Amino acid sequence: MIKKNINASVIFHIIKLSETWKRNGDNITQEFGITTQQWFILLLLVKDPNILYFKLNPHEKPLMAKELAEALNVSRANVTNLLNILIKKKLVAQVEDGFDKRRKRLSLTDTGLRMVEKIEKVRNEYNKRLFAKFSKSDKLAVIEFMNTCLMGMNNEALLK
Amino acid sequence: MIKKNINASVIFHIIKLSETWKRNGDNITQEFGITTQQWFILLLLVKDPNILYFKLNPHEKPLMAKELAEALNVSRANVTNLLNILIKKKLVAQVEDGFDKRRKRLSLTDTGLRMVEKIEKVRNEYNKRLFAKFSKSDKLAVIEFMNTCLMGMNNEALLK
DNA sequence: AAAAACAGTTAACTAGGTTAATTAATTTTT
DNA sequence: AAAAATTAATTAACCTAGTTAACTGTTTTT
Repeated sequence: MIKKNINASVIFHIIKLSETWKRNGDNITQEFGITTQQWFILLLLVKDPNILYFKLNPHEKPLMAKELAEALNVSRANVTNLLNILIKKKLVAQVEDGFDKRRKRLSLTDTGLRMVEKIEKVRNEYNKRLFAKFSKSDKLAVIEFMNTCLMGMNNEALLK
Repeated sequence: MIKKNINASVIFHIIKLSETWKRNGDNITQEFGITTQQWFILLLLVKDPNILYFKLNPHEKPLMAKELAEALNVSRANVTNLLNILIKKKLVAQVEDGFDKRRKRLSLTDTGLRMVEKIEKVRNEYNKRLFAKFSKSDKLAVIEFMNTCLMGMNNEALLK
């Protein structure tokens, strides 16, 4: 009933790869006692320059919860919950902003920093093997493809 | 602290695109009273040939819950839950297999079929606009890239 | 000084996922 | 042919991640 369609096929491939990578990511982060989503927050707090959010929104000061919500595209309430877990695990510290008492600046604890560094090694190894068969220009082409799609999607969202 | 790294960048782009597409997909399916995950099940039951699962596992007979779990890479218990929702919504029907009473074959109801057809139109329009800027060979290159990655990932999973 | 906007929290809820134990039907082994 | 193992599905108890709506305090705007 549904016909073969290259557009649909592209999307299913992208979703599949994303899910598989996340599932494998869970196996890695699990060994450190956190989830992939929690790890993403740690990466945001150390300002991993590979995260798309930072390409569009360069940041000097430590991030606030509001900005995490923006970067992850989730509600502020959800970020509060996620942060509570990370604070309880002593991976993240929250400090009141000196100039604006509404704001709380977030940073990694030493334990958090060391954890990110350890996971970083595993991640780099894993990705290296994953993309071993591709040249730099192959990868750049994929990034370019994704970027073009993402820009189109954002414009559409704005038109609503 | 974390350096720029093209591998990490590729992954973040893929995840971002996948998430954005799913979020937009939720907006569409919401209007039909279902979620994207529930819609995926409907697509599996009509055997959308673009789904990766069918490329590796061609199917003649109507699917069973066990196979849905395999295709979606989730537990059987979870599929039972998802199906219960779809059955309650009268989109899916379950029939005992005549030859093996343990098995239950799944199919769409007329309502379910009509819903898939309606969503299909919206999906095709959306994807068409999304990939408007790309040639067929651009798309094939991306599919090829993803396929190579996925094959590598599966092998790794098998080595465990 | 009052109103509006902002940052964050809490409470009550939903979707989607898990594992472990259970039931029932079919195969395999002995 | 009876016992044991496997298979398909379900149920119960639980977790993670997400939501919206109502609420506290601060800071800005008017």
